[in-house]
Amino acid sequence: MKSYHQYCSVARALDVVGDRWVLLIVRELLAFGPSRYSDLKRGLPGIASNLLAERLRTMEADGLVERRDAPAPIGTQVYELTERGRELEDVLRALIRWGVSTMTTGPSEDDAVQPQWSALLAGLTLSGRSSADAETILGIETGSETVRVALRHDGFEIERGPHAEADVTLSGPALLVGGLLSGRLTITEATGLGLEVAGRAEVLSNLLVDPVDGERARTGATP
Amino acid sequence: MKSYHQYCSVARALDVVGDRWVLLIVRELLAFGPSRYSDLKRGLPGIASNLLAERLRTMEADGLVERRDAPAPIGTQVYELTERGRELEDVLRALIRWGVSTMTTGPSEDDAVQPQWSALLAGLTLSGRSSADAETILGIETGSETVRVALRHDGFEIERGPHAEADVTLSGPALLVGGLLSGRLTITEATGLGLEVAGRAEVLSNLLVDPVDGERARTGATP
DNA sequence: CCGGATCCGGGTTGATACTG
DNA sequence: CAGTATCAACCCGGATCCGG
Repeated sequence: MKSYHQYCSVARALDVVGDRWVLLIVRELLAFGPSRYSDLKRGLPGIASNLLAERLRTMEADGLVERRDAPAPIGTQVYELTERGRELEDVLRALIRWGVSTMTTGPSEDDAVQPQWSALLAGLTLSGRSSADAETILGIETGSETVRVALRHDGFEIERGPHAEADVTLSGPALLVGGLLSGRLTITEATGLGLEVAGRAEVLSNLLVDPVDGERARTGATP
Repeated sequence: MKSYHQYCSVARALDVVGDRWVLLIVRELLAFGPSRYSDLKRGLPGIASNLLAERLRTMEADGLVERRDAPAPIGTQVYELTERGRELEDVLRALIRWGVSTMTTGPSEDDAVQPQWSALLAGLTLSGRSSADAETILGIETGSETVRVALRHDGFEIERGPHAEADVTLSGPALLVGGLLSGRLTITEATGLGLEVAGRAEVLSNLLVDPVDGERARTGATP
């Protein structure tokens, strides 16, 4: 895409991340960490392979990602966010917060659904709520796939599959998972609508406590 | 632009604001408030007039802007952000913070420079630092134009021209104005490099105090 | 399978010109 | 002032192909 040629921080930022797909590539790398080309493609349904290749090249030139030789079991290379790329976390958090407030309806027929997108919502908005060195493992199952999120006070980590057993697992429509994680729904509201909560539910309600004012999340007891 | 067809809050947000120019139109409306078509065009050098018209139509359909009959002196209509449009403030703040950290060099030859872009940086990152009902008027002069920003504890307002006298006025290269406002430069560093500070300089150093940790901004006394 | 490269049709963008 | 109209160039997405 062409530069806006405006000496403005917004325009400069968009010169780099305003291209189609770029912020979604950042989303995937922020969720899973270092990823292979095919992993990225899997998390970006709809992208053309030439575009993914070209975007990765541009992003590397712009200092957002680095290409590295894979650490151990894989015989290929992986893409990884640079420090500068990770600093886009705030941009993504803002976009998530804005976007989630519009998602009051379920996915349309041709919408892809992948659980890491809800997991990233959890990671970016809920991490830092556990006590200092406690860790909460949250399982998320939407659209026939599963991920687990480890929420720590200083960050989060997302993996595909239910590798480690979770403290608590959410399964059901992405609308309900997102509604609960974003605070739009209470636990009883969400379970009433069909969300399944397995495991230690009190861990979940602790997570949804808003630490800003110390108030307990609405659990449905007092609507 | 086509939808990503991903049931993800980031993708949903980008479905609406990911089109070229959209966030820059929001930037102008956030800076100046209700604006006429030609005001917008002026603040968006490089945009084709058909694109501006089409974007405004789409943004209206998406509930980001409203078209209103102008209040008093103007015989035409103005565009105004809706509540939902104003909620993009956090997205713009994040983009500004990310983008400004890369602007360590001045504008290139074909970059447009307009003072409201620095003013918005000030408005979005510095407002809320004055005491409860105090108001600080900051003048900004870059690239042969002038704006003034009124910084209040609960928001800000930007106007073109030096209508009201400012408490303190910055004039000089946009690089230095932005460097100072973003905290990358101290006052003495910026003035040493050619920035002119007119008026009550202590108002400026008060603004640059970081209220998070209560620490005083580096004024150059202790580098 | 993985990591792309190539080709192609159609849609989008942006410059210019024009109009009520 | 507030937009349309037109058109060339470019970008996007889908499909296909190809070397490890």
